[in-house]
Amino acid sequence: MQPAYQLIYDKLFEHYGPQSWWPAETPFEMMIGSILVQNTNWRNVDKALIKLGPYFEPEIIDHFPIEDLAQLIRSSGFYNIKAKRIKAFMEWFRQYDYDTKRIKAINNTELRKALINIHGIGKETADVMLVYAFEKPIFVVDAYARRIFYRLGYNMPTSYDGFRKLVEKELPEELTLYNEFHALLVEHAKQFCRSKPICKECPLLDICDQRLELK
DNA sequence: ATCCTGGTTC
DNA sequence: GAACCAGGAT
Repeated sequence: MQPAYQLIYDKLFEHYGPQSWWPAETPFEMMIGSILVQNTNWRNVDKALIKLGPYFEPEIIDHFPIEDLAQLIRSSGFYNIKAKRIKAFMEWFRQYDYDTKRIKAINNTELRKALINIHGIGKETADVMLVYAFEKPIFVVDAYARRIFYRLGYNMPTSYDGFRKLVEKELPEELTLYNEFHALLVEHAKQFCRSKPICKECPLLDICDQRLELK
């Protein structure tokens, strides 16, 4: 029998097509974006990224005054903490001469630990970086994945890693699959599975518990 | 004009 | 369990 998670993926992929994430020019931009997008939507992050544009070099960001950095990223919300988080990340990134290739050589589990160890980077942000900057196959657990799986009727673990491992257990270790899966879940949460869901014409309706509650 | 959404730290 | 914030929805 076909694993349920694979089925969800297939249906989402069929409906939305390939997402080809992350929307960033470089791994560095991707990683900064992942810190900025904590607790906000991409709109707000994009504005911040545009303001950062003229200074978007690791060396410059690393040595930028933190107050000025905070002002530039204001639109992303929580700008004071996020400025600190970016600084903490830069300190770590500097140790590798801002060279993503060098970091990529670190094995999966060690790198995940190292990222989580950076102040301001938790499991979700670490995993997003692992998938989209370092090309490691990992399932990203976020508020959208939790909401969608919950509504579908799955009894998922509350813990981050419990949730993640349960999904990973049934899926092949393919980067593209995990890259697309997270992107597809985000897209689906925005288009149909919002806080106030639009169930009519939902591509997952036939496998969703919610359909039973529709009039 | 108030309410809601969204990760991590302390 | 509170604190950190802007921007969109209601």
